[in-house]
Amino acid sequence: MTEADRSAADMRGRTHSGRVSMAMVAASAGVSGQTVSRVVNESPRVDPATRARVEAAMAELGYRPHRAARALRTGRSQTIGLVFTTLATVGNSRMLQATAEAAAERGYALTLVTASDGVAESFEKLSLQEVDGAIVLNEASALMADAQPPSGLRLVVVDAPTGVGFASVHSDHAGGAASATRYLLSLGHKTVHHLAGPASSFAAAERERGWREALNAAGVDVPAPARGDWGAASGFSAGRALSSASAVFCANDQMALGLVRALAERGRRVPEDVSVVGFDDVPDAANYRPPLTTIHQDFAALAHRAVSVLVDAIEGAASTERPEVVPTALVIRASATAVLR
Amino acid sequence: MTEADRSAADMRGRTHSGRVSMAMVAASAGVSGQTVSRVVNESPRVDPATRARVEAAMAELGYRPHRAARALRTGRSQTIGLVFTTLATVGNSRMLQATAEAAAERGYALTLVTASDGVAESFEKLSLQEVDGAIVLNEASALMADAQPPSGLRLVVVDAPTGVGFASVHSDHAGGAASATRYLLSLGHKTVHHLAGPASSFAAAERERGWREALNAAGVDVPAPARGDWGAASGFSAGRALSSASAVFCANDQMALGLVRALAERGRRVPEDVSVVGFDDVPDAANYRPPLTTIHQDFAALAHRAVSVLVDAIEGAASTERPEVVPTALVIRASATAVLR
DNA sequence: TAGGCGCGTGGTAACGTCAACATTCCTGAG
DNA sequence: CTCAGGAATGTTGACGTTACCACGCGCCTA
Repeated sequence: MTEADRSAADMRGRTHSGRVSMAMVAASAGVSGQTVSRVVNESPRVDPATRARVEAAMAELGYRPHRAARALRTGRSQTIGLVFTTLATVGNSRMLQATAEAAAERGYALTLVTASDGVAESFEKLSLQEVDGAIVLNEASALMADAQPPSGLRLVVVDAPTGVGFASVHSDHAGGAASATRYLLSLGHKTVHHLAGPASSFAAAERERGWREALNAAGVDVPAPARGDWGAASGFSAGRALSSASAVFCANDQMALGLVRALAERGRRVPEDVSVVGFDDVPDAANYRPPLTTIHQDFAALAHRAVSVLVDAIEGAASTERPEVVPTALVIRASATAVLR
Repeated sequence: MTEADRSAADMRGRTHSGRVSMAMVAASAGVSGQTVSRVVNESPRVDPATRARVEAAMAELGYRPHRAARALRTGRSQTIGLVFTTLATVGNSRMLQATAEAAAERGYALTLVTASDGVAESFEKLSLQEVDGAIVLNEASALMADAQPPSGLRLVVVDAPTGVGFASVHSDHAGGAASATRYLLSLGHKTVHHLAGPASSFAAAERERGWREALNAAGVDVPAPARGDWGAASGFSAGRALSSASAVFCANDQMALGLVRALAERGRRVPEDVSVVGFDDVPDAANYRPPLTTIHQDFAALAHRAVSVLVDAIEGAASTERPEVVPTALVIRASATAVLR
């Protein structure tokens, strides 16, 4: 023990790189490097006393496992990638933050890959990054449809149709949309117009489907939907087409924001003249004018599942998360009201 | 050549790991591994013909350098970290996206570190991640003030005071605030109230300073500022204190959003009764009601500088970016107007 | 009491790369 | 014609880790 201590001290604790290696810990604790490795990796095959001694040495020396060395040896980088096209949509931002936290919980680093340059480029970046797997956010998922991901790269796509060759996870867009539509109908509106998201988006398609089905179920007319690009400006543009509606379900909050402004400019008040419901429940929605009734998405749960599914796949465990669709909820504020008769 | 080709083919192109290594490329091109390394690293000491042959072999085999192996050997991970507390403030989201793009341009991967658990925790995560350096976003920067970063970890802090031991980069908060204030004064308002950001934030302090100095320069009264936390809800709460103001400069757009709603609830119209100017120019601001006059921040430029400064430091180059403060600009929309006399 | 088995542990090699040094070949000056 | 010197390329080993196998010990079973 004393001898081991001395020999560790002789090494001055550091190599030229200033790094504490496993070998130093081993020398200090008087065991082999292999045993240190077992302690670090929580192998059960270590005597408790030995384990304690090694842990003490690690603490004293300030040992940190070297990710790169481990990655080289094991072929696993303990890193997952997050692919997205933009953070301009608030939903994506929230999803990103939630994903960062969920990944950290599972002991994985999260690296960012922007998909602005198309799929091929993204896959290129992903393989360069040597991630163990990746989570692809909704907007980018449309791009993924055709391109075959490099074999061996685990993918979980958020807000993509299930069962298309990669794992997917999504919010209950259709259910949320249906409940928004039913809510509006229950307020006495004869029908509900829809400001949809971009045609390429699965989430947008699902929300549109939920709206359509709710309308059909109620036996009311299905007006042609307007279409935007998720941005507030596109919601504003849709104001013209929607100015005579009495109820509008918007595919996201930001478009609702623009729509409400457009309506106001035309002298149509919300909710007195037009009822509006959004989707996402972004943090600002409660402070829109009027406070926006909307569908809440649980991004934390969504991110958690995406990471779970991905990490389970990476680590070879059977995915325990079952139906991979996370519930949404109507939150009633002040932008929709009963029609006056 | 033919022989080299055959021997490469004999290896079936892959090891058990399915990875193409330098050695395979070397065998295929009939050169040593070292020469391949030189080609990959763009060393000038390679015969053009040889270089071409190696490049052809790399392309044919689909060679990708192994980041982990390189990191192990060189001690550099070619990765930078991004530390942030939250993405709920839209400014942070935009900064993050811009940073991801800037880092990619420089050939660095960007990994996310949330700082929700305090500084020590963040530094811990950073060293575990083995990043070559890190960019710290404003909210987190206050936390950094006291804690000493681990030696050898390069840091660039965004929106922190300059010259405090680490590099920093920031927008011209004070200048932007002053120009917002002067604009409001020029509209005929007797004075300008201020809805400030959290006291712990450098950006908030700078904006407050700019506002104060502009008021002093004009020789008008400096009312006590209200204070929020960047969120729209806190802007709404500030409505009570600010309801009798004729002009308000808000430290960010989201608080302005909440404030406008609070004002509306009190029967004070914007801009007819109260003029409001924000800060950040978030994408939604043009669709607030009324469209918000605000100070535009150039997040792309800010991110670009932060990455430049950091990467230059990592690579040992003298930082060429000089004053590290990026200009802001007043964008006039409809939330502020001349006072009626 | 001999054989076997599981436990805790150690030794060795290899993951893919690059720095340092070594080697070969060619050019041109003396 | 010889030899210094530089350019192009090759050889060796190490970065820190873990997989695989081997070893010795105590205990159980036949």
